[in-house]
Amino acid sequence: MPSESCTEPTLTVGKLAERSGLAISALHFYERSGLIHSTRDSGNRRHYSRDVLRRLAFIRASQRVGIPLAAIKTALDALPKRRTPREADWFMLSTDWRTRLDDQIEQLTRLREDLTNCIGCGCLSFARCQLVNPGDAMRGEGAGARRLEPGTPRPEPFEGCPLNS
Amino acid sequence: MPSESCTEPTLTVGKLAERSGLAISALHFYERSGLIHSTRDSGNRRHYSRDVLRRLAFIRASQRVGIPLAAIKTALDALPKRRTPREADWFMLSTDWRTRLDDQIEQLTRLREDLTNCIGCGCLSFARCQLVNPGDAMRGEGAGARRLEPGTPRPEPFEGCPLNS
DNA sequence: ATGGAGCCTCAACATTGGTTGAGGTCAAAT
DNA sequence: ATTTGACCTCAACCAATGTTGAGGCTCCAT
Repeated sequence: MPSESCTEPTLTVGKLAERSGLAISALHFYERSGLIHSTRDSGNRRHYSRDVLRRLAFIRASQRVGIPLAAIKTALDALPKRRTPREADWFMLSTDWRTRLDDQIEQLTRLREDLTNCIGCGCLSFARCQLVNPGDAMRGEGAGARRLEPGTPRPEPFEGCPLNS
Repeated sequence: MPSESCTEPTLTVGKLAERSGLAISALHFYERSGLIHSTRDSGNRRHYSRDVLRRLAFIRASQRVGIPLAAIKTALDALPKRRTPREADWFMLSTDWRTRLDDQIEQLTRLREDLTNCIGCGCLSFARCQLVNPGDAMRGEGAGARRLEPGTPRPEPFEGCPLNS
């Protein structure tokens, strides 16, 4: 610890790595990326306050949900800067994230159904398949899957299926 | 089409891009990576047989489930080479994938619970939280998330919880 | 026979999320 | 006093998944 009097105890980068399970290089990287912050002691060593552990937990959790670091940073930037974030602050973030999770679970569930109906049944067609078509939040109107001809009547079930032609 | 007599009609790369919704550059890339194959005509142009559409569908679907191309290639390599894959062939692959999907959905669901219990309750600790601990099958050993060390003793429950210290 | 569309190759670049290594500093322990 | 371990910076690199651009064919229609 830095030799100061009545301060919150801090963690060196090595300790933080140990406690968080992250590599030191990752911590450096997060700091470079503005996801966490440190103070330096007289010897230029980093010191982290304990709430960084919670930030890291949040970062890891978010990554597991597939959120890119840039978005995580944006979320973290919304935390109060002048005081240590409280339970309520984290709660707000996590609520937001849970919404994402809900969406993602729903997507995957639909995907699973489609997989059963679509690949499973042997009719994996670009024309009808959710699996294969950018469901919703995918690429803009432009590049999506095309239907066969503009004005072609909707393919009958199984019409146009590679299996059946 | 290449001026051959009684052959299956083929798709040029442009057509395939149009039908699949993928960029030509991506198709080239997939071919370089061994995920799809083409024949060349007298002018060195690529021609794809129609079942490539299905391969692409499978590739896209798999990617949406988060499977890396290398793994997709491995799966596709298991398809019979001497004949056009049949429904049963695709069925086997899709069954495998559905298992992955099941796992993934379960993970996310657990994650959501944890998010409620763990971040939400204000006790986001490295020691106990599924969210924060590398549950199981995360990214390959390579550049991804690191787990502590093989054999590092787990931190004590509640010890080190930012809230409690 | 000429223009343009469509295609070819190959190399370089982009992005995300980090890791690795070289070369140097600092403080505590022997 | 020296050694050791932890730490510092900076630049280079890695892997996955493509995209972009330069430079050059080839085929079809006019």
